[in-house]
Amino acid sequence: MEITSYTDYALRVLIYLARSPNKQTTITEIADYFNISRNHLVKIVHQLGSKGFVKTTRGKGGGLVLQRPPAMINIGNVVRSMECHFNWVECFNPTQQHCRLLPNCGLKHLFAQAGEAYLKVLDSATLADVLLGITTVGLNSKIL
Amino acid sequence: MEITSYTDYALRVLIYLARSPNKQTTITEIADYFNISRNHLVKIVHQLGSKGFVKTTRGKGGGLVLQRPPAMINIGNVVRSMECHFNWVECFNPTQQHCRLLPNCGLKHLFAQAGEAYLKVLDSATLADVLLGITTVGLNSKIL
DNA sequence: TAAAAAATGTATTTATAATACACCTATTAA
DNA sequence: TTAATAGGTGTATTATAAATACATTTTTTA
Ligand code: SF4
Ligand code: SF4
Repeated sequence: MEITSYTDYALRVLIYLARSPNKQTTITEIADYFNISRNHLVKIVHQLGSKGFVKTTRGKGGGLVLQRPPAMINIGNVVRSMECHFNWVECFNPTQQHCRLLPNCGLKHLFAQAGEAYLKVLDSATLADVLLGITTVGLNSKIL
Repeated sequence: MEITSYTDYALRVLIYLARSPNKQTTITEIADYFNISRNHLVKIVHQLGSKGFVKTTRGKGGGLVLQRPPAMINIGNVVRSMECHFNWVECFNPTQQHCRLLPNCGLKHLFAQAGEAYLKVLDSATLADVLLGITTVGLNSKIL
């Protein structure tokens, strides 16, 4: 039970950018800092760009900047955008509908609720909260 | 983001057994019913036995029975016993402590809370709840 | 003593995430 | 106008873990 590094790396990028405001940051700089695959990061950054979390600029002098202030970037939203699926159990996958307990399985409902509770916690925090290391979530949510 | 089939199969076994009380049920019967690997199930059942959820009996006429009534079997407890880890993100793995945001990463705390919320929902239901297809969890928790 | 059933250990297969590689496109400044 | 820099795209490969298969052993009862 673990999130993909794809999603975690995306969050690391946002944290790095938030800590380096008012400048263009390159993918290479971030990949070096975290000692992770630059090629992998290129695709993650591209998706962060297409989802509107970062603004990417090509060419000399280009790089990345956050598209919104950290307090306007919701963590749950980022995770939902980056993680490729939330099939909590097999039967959540539309292409795997052969469990004999379908369609009326109490377990499935329970896992749906558990998954919602998980995402609800992520929804309660912004990038700004995470930067401050706030453990009681939501404290920084109302800041612009 | 998906639980292993190992854990889901374990839960299916418990549901199957709860629906077939007062008799020995064989692994082969359950594997056939769900159309899943018998070899895989053997190991799952063995672990269910060693964790005290089922009683296994070898030899002719043997098989499985629930060791406790369904209302005494907590789903969260089963999932915690069967799923091999809950490393919500990389840094939860004790052997992977090389992220540069350690040890003070607000994200890590947030994921810890999300994971707790997830498991808390599973903790709120018993096998008896699941059998009844109860969506408002915990209703059947106080039944012996 | 033969059949039935679970237990154990190892090996193989499969699925997918992660990474690597090659090449393309856009931008800037010398 | 050209070289350098930066992200974009598509495909191929590698690594890892989960799932499955296989072989053999142990236990129990009819
Ligand atoms: S047992 Fe229930 S939760 Fe698991 S795959 Fe089947 S229908 Fe889904
Ligand atoms: S970014 Fe934070 S949550 Fe992610 S691996 Fe690093 S320390 Fe853990």
